[in-house]
Amino acid sequence: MSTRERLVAVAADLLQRRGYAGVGVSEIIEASGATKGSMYFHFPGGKEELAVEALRDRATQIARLIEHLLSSSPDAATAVAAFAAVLAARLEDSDFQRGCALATAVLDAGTEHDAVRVAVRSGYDRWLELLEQRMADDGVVDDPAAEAVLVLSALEGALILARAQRDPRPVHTVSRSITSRWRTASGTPPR
Amino acid sequence: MSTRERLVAVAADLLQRRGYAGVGVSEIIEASGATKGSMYFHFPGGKEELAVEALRDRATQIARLIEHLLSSSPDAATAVAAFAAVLAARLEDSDFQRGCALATAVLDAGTEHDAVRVAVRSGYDRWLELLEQRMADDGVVDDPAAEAVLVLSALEGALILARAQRDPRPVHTVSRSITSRWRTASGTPPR
DNA sequence: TAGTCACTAGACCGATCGGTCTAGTAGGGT
DNA sequence: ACCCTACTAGACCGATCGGTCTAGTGACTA
Repeated sequence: MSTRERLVAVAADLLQRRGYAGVGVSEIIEASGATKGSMYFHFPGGKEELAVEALRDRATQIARLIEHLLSSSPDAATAVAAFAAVLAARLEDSDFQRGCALATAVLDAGTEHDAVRVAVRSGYDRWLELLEQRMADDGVVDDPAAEAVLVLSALEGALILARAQRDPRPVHTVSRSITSRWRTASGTPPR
Repeated sequence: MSTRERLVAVAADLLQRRGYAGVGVSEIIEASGATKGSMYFHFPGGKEELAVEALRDRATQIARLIEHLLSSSPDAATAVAAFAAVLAARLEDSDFQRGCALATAVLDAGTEHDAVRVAVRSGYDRWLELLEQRMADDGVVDDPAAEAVLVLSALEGALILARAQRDPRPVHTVSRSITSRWRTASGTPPR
């Protein structure tokens, strides 16, 4: 793993746990075993450029996970439930520290660092596109675009609730609430 | 308005816009026209104590708004739609800076400052209780507790999406998606 | 062997961080 | 007049912030 890759991976992890302002450059450097010289060589734009790269990386990882779950599930509802389960497990396994890196970053850097906001936005857009596409294909809801927004919003919000409560149940709860509507609508009997 | 009150109000506003780590104590002091001496007299616990107080204050304000909307609306669905409209308007009017103070704070301080997380949690709990109570009274959903979690999660998540996209539509979208289910259900007598 | 290029090392910088501490000041009670 | 209490003012502290800059280092090429 190259120095650049380690920097991006460590930055993504810390960003996810404590946000943009909450993580120092020197902390990222120390945790990744790099030096300032290396970092500012690979990311001349400094902390902001590194953060943008880390968020792009995380967004891609999650997009791949969504793609995998969607393609390996019989319907969108099953995939969303599986996605929720993965998110909840990751949160719980990290002692309720790892929520959504994009949400954490945009809330505390979106105002002052527009590049961060744009990176988050394009990450969300990719996820929404995947969800919308599959729901449109399944024909299980009237307005796939609106439903994709609902799914993503509810999961993001539930992750925050879960973090505040130190309890993963909100994530499962919203997943069940939303997808149960599809199962009945699609004629599939509820679990 | 006392010095203490000004400190709390300013802290709440800045916390809402840029999170815990993103706001400096000296910035709060300057914006509220106080001095360090005053601040550490009123809040011996420093930044964390002030933040907790600010979050409690914000949580109470929102709780009052929810109470008002619930009591002045014919049904829960109308109240939730009105609530979403208020949140979306506040976000847009602040150039997409004012999301939910609780969410912003817990994501970037919840890990390191447990008192902040606890304050956020109790704020959320109060809001959930109000929503759950009214939905139970209305009898429009099977599981009022789960539905309250869905409403709050979806709105919180939609606020984040809206902030990332600089577009308030996600907030209205999720509100419509969720409450439309109730409106149809509200035509039928409660079980 | 000398030169080039991609990258690393880390001392150093001014600014700002959260927090402490001493010296006040204003107002009410006696 | 005196003091006491509540509060304010702001200089000051060490630590850390993000960022810059010079001096390498090692591999590859001419």
